[in-house]
Amino acid sequence: MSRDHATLTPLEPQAFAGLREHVHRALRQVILSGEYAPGARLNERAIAEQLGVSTTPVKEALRLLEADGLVCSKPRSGVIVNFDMAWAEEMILARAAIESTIARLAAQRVSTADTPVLEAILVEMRRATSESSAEDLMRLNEVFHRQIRSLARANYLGRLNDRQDLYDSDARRVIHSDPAERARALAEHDAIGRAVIAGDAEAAEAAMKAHVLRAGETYLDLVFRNKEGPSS
Amino acid sequence: MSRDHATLTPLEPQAFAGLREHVHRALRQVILSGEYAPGARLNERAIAEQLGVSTTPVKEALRLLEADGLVCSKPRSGVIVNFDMAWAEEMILARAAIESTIARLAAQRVSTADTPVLEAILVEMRRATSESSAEDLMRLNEVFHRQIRSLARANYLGRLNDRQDLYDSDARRVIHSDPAERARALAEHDAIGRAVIAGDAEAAEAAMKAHVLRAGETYLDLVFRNKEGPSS
DNA sequence: TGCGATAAAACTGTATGCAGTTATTGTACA
DNA sequence: TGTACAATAACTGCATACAGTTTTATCGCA
Repeated sequence: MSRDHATLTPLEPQAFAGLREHVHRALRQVILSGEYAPGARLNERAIAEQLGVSTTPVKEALRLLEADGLVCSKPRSGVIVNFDMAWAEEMILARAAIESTIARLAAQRVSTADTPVLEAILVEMRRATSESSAEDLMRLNEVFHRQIRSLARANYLGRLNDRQDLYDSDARRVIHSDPAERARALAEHDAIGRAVIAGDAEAAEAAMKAHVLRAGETYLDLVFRNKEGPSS
Repeated sequence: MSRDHATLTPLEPQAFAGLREHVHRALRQVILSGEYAPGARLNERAIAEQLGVSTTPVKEALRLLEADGLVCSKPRSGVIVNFDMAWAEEMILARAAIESTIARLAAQRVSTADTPVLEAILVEMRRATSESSAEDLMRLNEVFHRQIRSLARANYLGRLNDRQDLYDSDARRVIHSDPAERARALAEHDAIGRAVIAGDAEAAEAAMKAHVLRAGETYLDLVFRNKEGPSS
């Protein structure tokens, strides 16, 4: 599968929650997929024109990106892209730190009533790993992590992690298509799930940290070190 | 010392880096000091008028705050304050997770050339703890943590932590005025510094995490549980 | 007196215009 | 040919104006 770069599409989704979010998501996708090289300057009016909107929502979207840390804005000069491999490495460390904290909370706060739903997700994941498509696995992955977050009652931490989501959908699809990666991820998810169910905070934190860090390495291999998986 | 609430001051600093940042900092301070209660709606035009600026920089500042997680904006209804004790508790957990990761990196990457400067800071802190003012201690605190961050070569992680700075200057001053707290902080900083110098990543991470979490409890006591320190 | 509907007021989201600053390009001089 | 300077062009930051939606207040009715 060739990872064709994302492009700025002018307002295709019918139901949008404000132009601001649309522009934000679009620019985010473009930056993370590598279309805009590190150091490239982002021209407000050009972006506004490409997307068919005014400069106002573009300004606001750029502020969001600035807060995300993906661009940095010099006072009167505009914003420049601020995303390279070193940046991605640190983002992965941050994800590991936050997500493992969430896992610890989940293990501390889990109740027996939560066990079946978590186990059901794990069963579903095991089935999908050998039988189903990458899209299904991506969805289940999302569901799993979101369930952990829910058990942890982690609102701020959850939002924080959402803002550090550096995996674009193309990369995710490629990764989830590799059988070896699927097996590794399953084993790790299983370890995390069992630790949470057992209420073992230490184990849950350690397992989640290991999982995020290893998955991050896989991502770095794919996107920055150009080592595509064997099945891609 | 009475912790008088911050108020919206219209443009006092002559040298400012854009009205946007000014408004952002002002609103941030006001929210963190508790002037605006959780759930309160923020009126763009009222803020703009109070600060003597247009609504445009206010809008952008609100987007920054939204990304900081201090407010959440409903599509056509405006933004409401989103900061209470539970939120602060999670922010402290996040700080502990990120800052301890930075400490681990610092211990891994420290070189013998870095030892004297770190030791000098610790010496300075020891002296200031018994002799000097709260302001000096606050400044040294900043220097210490920033030095650790520098050793760790943590750029993204550092920025991330800046975004989670929930201690307003009033609270900081009160905390750093309490002799017991000063002693505790000194011992912890010493443990962190020694672990980093020794290159002991595990110890540095653990020490930093313990420090941030304990200091966070002190903050929560002061701001949300209304237990002021004995010397305030 | 309580509830529902309608109308008015207010507020956000978006667009556009202008001023100040920065970056770039062209030219003159060494 | 390389460098410094100046003028032009472009871009950001800020202000203001307008349209659509939400909220609220008032009036009628049960």
